[in-house]
Amino acid sequence: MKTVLNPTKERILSAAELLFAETGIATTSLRRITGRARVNLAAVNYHFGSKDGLIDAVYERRLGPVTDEWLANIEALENRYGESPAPVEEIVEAFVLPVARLASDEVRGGRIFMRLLAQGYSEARHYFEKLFSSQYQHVLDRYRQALRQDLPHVPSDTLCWRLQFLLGAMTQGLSGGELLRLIEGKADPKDTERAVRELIPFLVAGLRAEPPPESEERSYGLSTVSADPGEIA
Amino acid sequence: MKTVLNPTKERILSAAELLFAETGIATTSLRRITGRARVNLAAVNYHFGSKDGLIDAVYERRLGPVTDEWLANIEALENRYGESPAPVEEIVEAFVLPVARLASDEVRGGRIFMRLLAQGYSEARHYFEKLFSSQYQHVLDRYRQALRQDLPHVPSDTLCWRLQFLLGAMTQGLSGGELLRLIEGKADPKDTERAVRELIPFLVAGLRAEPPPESEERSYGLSTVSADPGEIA
DNA sequence: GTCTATAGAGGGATAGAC
DNA sequence: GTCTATCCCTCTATAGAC
Repeated sequence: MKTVLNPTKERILSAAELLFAETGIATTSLRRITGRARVNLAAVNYHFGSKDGLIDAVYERRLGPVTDEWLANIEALENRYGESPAPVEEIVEAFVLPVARLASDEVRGGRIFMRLLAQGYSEARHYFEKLFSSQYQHVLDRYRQALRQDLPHVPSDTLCWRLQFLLGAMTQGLSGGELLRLIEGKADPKDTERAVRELIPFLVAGLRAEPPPESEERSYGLSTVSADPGEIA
Repeated sequence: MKTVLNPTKERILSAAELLFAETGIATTSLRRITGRARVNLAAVNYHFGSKDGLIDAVYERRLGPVTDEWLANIEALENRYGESPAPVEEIVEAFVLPVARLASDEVRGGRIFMRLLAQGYSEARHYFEKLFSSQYQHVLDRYRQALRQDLPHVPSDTLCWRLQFLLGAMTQGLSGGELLRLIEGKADPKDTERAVRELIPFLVAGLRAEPPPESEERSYGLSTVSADPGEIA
């Protein structure tokens, strides 16, 4: 267990993760983090160099293992099925489960981190751009190609859109979000096992759906691309 | 047009919206906002009372019309179909279109605001809680009940989960997100008309999907609810 | 590796002239 | 309604003792 190796570092990381998720990154000061972690203020700069260094470390600790699992899972599928297409269900599972495992593992940060993840990219943009360009994009592409093989009736760019929908639904669904509570259901947002069980058929059906007709048989009357709104609009 | 009535207020709102979406709320200072709006620093406090007041106004300006449309649309459906169930396609359209109209309307803030919205609740939690408890929850509930009628094979709590997935997919899909760019597709994230055309069948198929079996015929081995992680974990 | 003390920058808000 | 000047606060980061 890494947790044992350097208690101070881990304490800072866990406190930071929790506070970031609860109140946002920018509004969380190093003073509050070190206070909660019961560690000296200067320790952050000693161990992580700066607040930015700490932010990177918070993300790295959780997302590193996930991308590793993603890669391992897709490779296992590729090896198992060879040239023949793997079924969509299994591909979706291979993608969702690593994230779900993270979400359900309270010891490893669990849903706290998922909330941080769902919170968006604007606060940690530089980290996400680094991550995407290095590994994420490549992994996602292999999932997309695997899906294509079992979905010959779905055009390539429709599949791109659907992948984006998938990412949105998955992140929202596994973050144990505030949203669910407000839909007034008996559903327990903390039940990750249940969330996955619901999520998989929803996503599979969405991916399998008949693609929309090419023709403009039906227009929603939404401007496609309008002029630059300008400085003030 | 409200835009004409008070130029200064509108300039501040638009500048704030843009900067909030680009770099987050907390990191955007009133100095940067007023600088971009070419308005005096003190104007914010004069017109909005405080930075919090400004944040509320930014959300209110966009979300007010959306919730109004949501309500009008669901009422139109209820009146048109009476006791017999409205088809899922129309219900989903009635829900997605108001948001899509906002996203596609550059003059009204468009995708800039959608990005702000997708960014999550943590930065503007107090505003969302106010909104949810007053109108949003009630409106969402009527959509849920309409869906139930046309989806008798879907249990009530499964539907709750699916609504959450729907919200995640919609928000992500209409935010013109950075994500799509990275999936290496020819899809243009700015094409809202296209986004909606893709989104509707995806969501409808997901909502219509056969619900997962109740029994534990298949477990993902994810802990359901574990102990409180404690202060530090 | 841990702590105290502080430098140095930037933030929100306001008083008061115009 | 708009502007300048300024108060007072909190923040990150670091220097230097232990």
